[in-house]
Amino acid sequence: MTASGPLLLLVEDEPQMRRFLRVALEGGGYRYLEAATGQEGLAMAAQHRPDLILLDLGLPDMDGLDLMTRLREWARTPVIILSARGQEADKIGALDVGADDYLTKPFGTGELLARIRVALRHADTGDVQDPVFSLGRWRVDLARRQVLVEGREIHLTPIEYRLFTTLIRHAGKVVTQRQLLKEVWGGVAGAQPLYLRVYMAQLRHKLEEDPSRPRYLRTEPGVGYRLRTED
Amino acid sequence: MTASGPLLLLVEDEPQMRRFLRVALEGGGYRYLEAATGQEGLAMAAQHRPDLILLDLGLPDMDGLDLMTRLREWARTPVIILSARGQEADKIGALDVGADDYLTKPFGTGELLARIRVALRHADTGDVQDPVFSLGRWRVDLARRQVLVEGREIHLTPIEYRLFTTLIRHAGKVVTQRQLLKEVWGGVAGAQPLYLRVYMAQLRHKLEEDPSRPRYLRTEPGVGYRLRTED
DNA sequence: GGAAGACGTTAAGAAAGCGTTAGGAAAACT
DNA sequence: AGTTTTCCTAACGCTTTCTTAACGTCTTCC
Repeated sequence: MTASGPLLLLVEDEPQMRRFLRVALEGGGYRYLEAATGQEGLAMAAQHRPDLILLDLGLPDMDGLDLMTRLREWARTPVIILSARGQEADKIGALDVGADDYLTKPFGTGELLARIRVALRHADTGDVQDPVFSLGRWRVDLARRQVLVEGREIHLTPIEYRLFTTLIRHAGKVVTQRQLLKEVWGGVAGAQPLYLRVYMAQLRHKLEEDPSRPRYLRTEPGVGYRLRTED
Repeated sequence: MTASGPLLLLVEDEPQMRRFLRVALEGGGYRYLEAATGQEGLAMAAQHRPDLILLDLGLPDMDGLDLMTRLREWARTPVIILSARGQEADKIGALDVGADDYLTKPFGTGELLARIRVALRHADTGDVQDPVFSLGRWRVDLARRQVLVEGREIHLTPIEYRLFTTLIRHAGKVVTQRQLLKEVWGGVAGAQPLYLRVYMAQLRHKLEEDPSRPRYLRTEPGVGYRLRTED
């Protein structure tokens, strides 16, 4: 399971503001890089190609608008300006040299994150690939609830699908019978280990190349089952 | 590309604010349309396809966020929210349902124009989103609310259409019964899975070549339905 | 090497879910 | 107000899915 989130670049010199932003960005689940000067910011933008840049206008070494201009010579990375100055002329200037948004301090983390989402949404190229779990001949698109074996779509019943995805969630690890019964049948009293045998057999028939000698859907005798991920 | 500039749609009920905006937009050299209510705004958006929408949240006839949501079902026209409410929660809500910017009154004409420029910049650098969904023999013009099957126009009732476009919006993915009921019937208490069966049958009769063996409008037993996009 | 426990396999009946039809109620339109 | 369209609802039969039982196979341990 791949697909790490967007990468943000934070260009900000004041330590206090940096701390605030760190908390905000981490709260939003973003990865981020930090630069304390304009020079450094430009260099990091070039090197790491972040998905979005948060730029403080009050940098010590260069004017924020200059930085914007230089950046726009080669990149269209969305930029959100953070500034203590709320004068209309400042905003207009920044937006017109290519900034995508302008936030005046102080601002809330919620609004910041919402505006980051907007900017990233714009940058979206359109078709977003769903996270896909793949293993051997299998491709499982959890968002689509779709299982492909060598490109062919395989239909799984609700219980089969829940059982399979439960194993996927714990891929590589042994899942005990008790746990599987609980997660798939949802704590219903009547759930018996026999069910697991029946449905594991069905899964193997639908998914394994040689169901009688399963390669991935392995039994751990006396304990439970596990989805083998290595070879 | 014609000689005239971008067309803006202004959805605003207060006469005073309208006068202010007229002056601002004319100063910026824009053509614009005006609507005083949400209904009117949606209709004009569909008919005239403006390049950008300025939307006041405090409309008399419908909630501004509802309007956003309805609009985003078929169009990605940039929307700038104008609001007297500056609460962070309001901003976050509006931005997350698809607004592109949020301006709190009072604001200056200069900043408004600058933010309009930013929004329009996004629209033309980015991909022009095709408001037509096509699949197999089907062509669905989401803006015109028109469904063609092999070029023939097929009439769908409101519920049929909402059900169909909901599936289109999640094309390829399984949409659970619960979710469909919520999105189509709008969280009304009485909505039952039976409704889905009835309307899916009607959709299949109107759209599928062989309604008894549907190719695209697929059932996922025990889960929901999905619009199959591949083969 | 045999017995016991654990697991795999198959099939069939039961249950749940789904498709279909139609008629009356409600809403929209004229 | 009358007409037409749309929506809701119930009933019935069909299909899919789940459950359950019986039996075969494998492993382990004495």
